[in-house]
Amino acid sequence: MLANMPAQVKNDPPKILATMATSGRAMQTIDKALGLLGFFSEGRPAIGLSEIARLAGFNKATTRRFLLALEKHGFVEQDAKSRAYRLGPGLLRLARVREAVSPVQTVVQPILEDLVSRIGETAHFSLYAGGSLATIGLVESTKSNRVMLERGETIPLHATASGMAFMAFAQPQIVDAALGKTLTGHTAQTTTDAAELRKQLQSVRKAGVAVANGSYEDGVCGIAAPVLGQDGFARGAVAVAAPASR
Amino acid sequence: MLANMPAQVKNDPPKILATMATSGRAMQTIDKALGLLGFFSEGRPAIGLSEIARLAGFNKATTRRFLLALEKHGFVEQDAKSRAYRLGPGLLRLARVREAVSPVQTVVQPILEDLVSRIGETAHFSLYAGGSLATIGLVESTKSNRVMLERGETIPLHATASGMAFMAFAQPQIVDAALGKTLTGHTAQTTTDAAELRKQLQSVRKAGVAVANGSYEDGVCGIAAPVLGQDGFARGAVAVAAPASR
DNA sequence: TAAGAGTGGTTCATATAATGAACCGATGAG
DNA sequence: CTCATCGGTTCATTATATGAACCACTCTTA
Repeated sequence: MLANMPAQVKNDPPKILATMATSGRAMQTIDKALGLLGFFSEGRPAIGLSEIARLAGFNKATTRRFLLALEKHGFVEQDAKSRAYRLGPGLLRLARVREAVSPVQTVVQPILEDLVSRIGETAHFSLYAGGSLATIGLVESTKSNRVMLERGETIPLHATASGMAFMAFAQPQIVDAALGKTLTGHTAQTTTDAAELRKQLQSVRKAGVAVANGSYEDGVCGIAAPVLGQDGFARGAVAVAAPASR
Repeated sequence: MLANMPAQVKNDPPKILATMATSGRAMQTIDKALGLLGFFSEGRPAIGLSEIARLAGFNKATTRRFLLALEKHGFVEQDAKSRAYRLGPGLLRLARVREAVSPVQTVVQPILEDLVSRIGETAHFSLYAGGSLATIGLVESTKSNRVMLERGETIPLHATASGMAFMAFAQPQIVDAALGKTLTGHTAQTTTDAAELRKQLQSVRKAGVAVANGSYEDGVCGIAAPVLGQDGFARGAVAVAAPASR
C-alpha cells in the first residue's frame, strides 16, 4: 500500500521526513509477541496461558511459544505454582540502562511532586511509546476526593487531555496513525470524529495546553501540556487531573 | 535432544519440575530480536544500524526490521539526527508495572544503602533474567578507592561471587544451562572447569555465601549471598565488592 | 577536486520459519 | 461420575523471514 510504489519519490516538497517506508508490515511475529506485554497492567499483573491467548486472539500453542521466547529474555516469568505469567525482571535492567542514559523519570518525579504540592491534584507524566501514551510518572493528590490512576497504564490519544496536548505538537505521521484507526468512545463526551479532533488540535496549538472534561472517564477533568523533544516535536505530556466538581 | 524422547517421563523421582520440553528451539525470530536489546548498556547507550548488525551477526536488512518492530512498541527509539538506536520509553512503562506488582527495586535500594553505610563498600543486587544476572540495584561506596560497576550491566554466573551464590541455590536446570555452555575466562583466576565449579558450589551451599577474588576483574574481591524466592530457589543475589587490598 | 570507505536504508527472489487443530493429562465443579 | 476448564505438546501445512545487491549520502583522504 505504501511500500510498492514504483518510483515517484522525488516530490516530497519539504525534507521533513526521511524514510517511513516498510512500516505497516514489519516483522509481524515480533510484533505479536511484544504485543502480549501490553496486556499486563497494574490491574492485571498476571495472566494465564489460555486467557492471554484469548485476549490476543492467538492460538494457544503460538501464544505459549511467544511467552517462552519472552521468558528466555526475562521479559515475562511464570509463577511456579499458579502457572500464570507476569512481567519479568529483565525489564528492570533495561529500564535502568535507559534511565542511566536519559534520566526522564528521575527528573520528572520531583517536578510532579512540586506540581501536586502546589495544585493539590493528581499529576502524571506520560511518554509516547508503541502507539499510545504510557504513564511513567505519577504523583497522587493527598485529598480524599482525588483522581486515581493506574501506574504504568497506557492512555488513548484522542480521549484525554494528555493525548490531545501531545498530538497537537507531535509529528504529523503519528497523529495520522492515531486518528486513522477506529476511535473508541470511552464516555458520552468522547469525540470520536477525526476531523473534529483535528480542529480541536488547532485550538490546543494556539492555547498551548489541552483541557478534557469527562472525555475519558466521567467526572474527571484534565489539563495537560506537551513535553517537547529537541526537535520541537512532542515526546509526551504532563497532566493534572481533578474531579470535575472543582 | 530433549524434546523428542518417546515416553520415559515417569522416572523423575521428586515432583520438582514439570515441563521444560520445547526449550532449545523456541521462536528464533523473537529470540534474535530481543537479543538486540542486550547490546545496549550504560557504556554503549546508542548503536548505529551497521554496528548493531555486526555485533549480532545479522544481516543489515534483518536487523533493521527487528529494530523497526522493537521501535513500534517503544523498546528502542531512533535518534532523529544521529540515526542511532537507543532503548525506548516503552521499557519504563513495563518496568513500572512490574515494580508496582512486585516492588523489588523499591525494597532493595534502602537495604543496599544500609549495607553501604555499614560496610563502606560498593553493594549491588542482581536478579536472574535471560540467562545471566542483571544488576538492578547499585549503591556505590563513598571511599575514593572503590569498586565501580556499570548500572544495569549483566554479569556472568560462573565468574562472580553473585553468580556463584545464585547458582548454589538455583534450580538445577538453570545451573546445567549455565555450566553447559563454554565458560569464558575473564581473568587468570577465573575457574572455567564445570566440574570444579560444581564442587565450589557445594562449599557455597554449606557456607551460605560465596566469595570471589579477582575471578571477574583483577583486584576486585566480592562476597555475595543468594536471594531466595518463595519456592526456596534463588532469584538473584546481593553482593558487596571491594578492592582486594582490604 | 575525485576516489574510497563508511554510513542508513531498501528491494525481491529464495529458503526458512511460524502456525493451529487435535491431542494429552490434570484439576476443579456439579 | 461427567463436563469444562486449565497448561502444555505435536506435526503436517502454510505463511513468514532472510540477505545479496542495490541506492543515496556523508565523511576522509589524497
